[in-house]
Amino acid sequence: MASYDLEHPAMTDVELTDVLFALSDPARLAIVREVSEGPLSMAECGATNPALPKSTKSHLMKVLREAGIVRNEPEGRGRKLSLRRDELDERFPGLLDSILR
Amino acid sequence: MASYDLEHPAMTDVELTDVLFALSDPARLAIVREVSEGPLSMAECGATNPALPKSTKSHLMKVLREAGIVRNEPEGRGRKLSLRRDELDERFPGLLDSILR
DNA sequence: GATTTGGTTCGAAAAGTTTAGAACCTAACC
DNA sequence: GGTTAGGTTCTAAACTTTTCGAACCAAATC
Repeated sequence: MASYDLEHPAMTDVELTDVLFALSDPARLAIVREVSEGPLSMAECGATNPALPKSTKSHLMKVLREAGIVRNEPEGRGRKLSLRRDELDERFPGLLDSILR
Repeated sequence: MASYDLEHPAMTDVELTDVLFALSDPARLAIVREVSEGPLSMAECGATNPALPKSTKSHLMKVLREAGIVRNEPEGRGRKLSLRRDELDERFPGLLDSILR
């Protein structure tokens, strides 16, 4: 897969508890920290854990995407990941800052 | 039970992901919101959900306690619950504020 | 147009969490 | 000292989440 669009929730539908849950896993939190430095492809991200099967990584991403935290869009042969930072900051002021600090 | 001491983790041992996990459940988050208004007994707290069996409530509390979020100490016949607010604020500045807001 | 690369989805097994009844414990009150 | 009120712990069943191989898909490259 590469070019179809995946579902992203509207930020107004994102619940605080879903965000907290998504970030409560160390592997997912690590991914978010990486992505917070700037957009990345799947391949670049998680280089910290190279042995991770791609289906597992894809699933971690899905949880983050469904919680409204990351955007995942087609780019060339692959996919670009980015943090939905501004939207999140507006919906949950200060939350991401205090978590990523 | 009423008077023996339960284990509370040292705040330096509390991991961010544990805190996030504990708060990612709506019932637990509701309890924390209540307790954030001031100390409470088990009986007073969760009055919003009176049908909740006491073993279930006790378990929710245990998760919050083990995550370093609430203190649970004997008081008279019952137990007093309180938020470990200052310690949490020091360890994770701004986190509780942004979640409880 | 065949192959390679980068990635998703499906399905099933393993692991972890939640829920609640029953047994139990202790302080307070009579 | 018996009873009651307030809570914890144990245990087992139900449910959710995690993990990962296999199958699949599409864009890019040859």
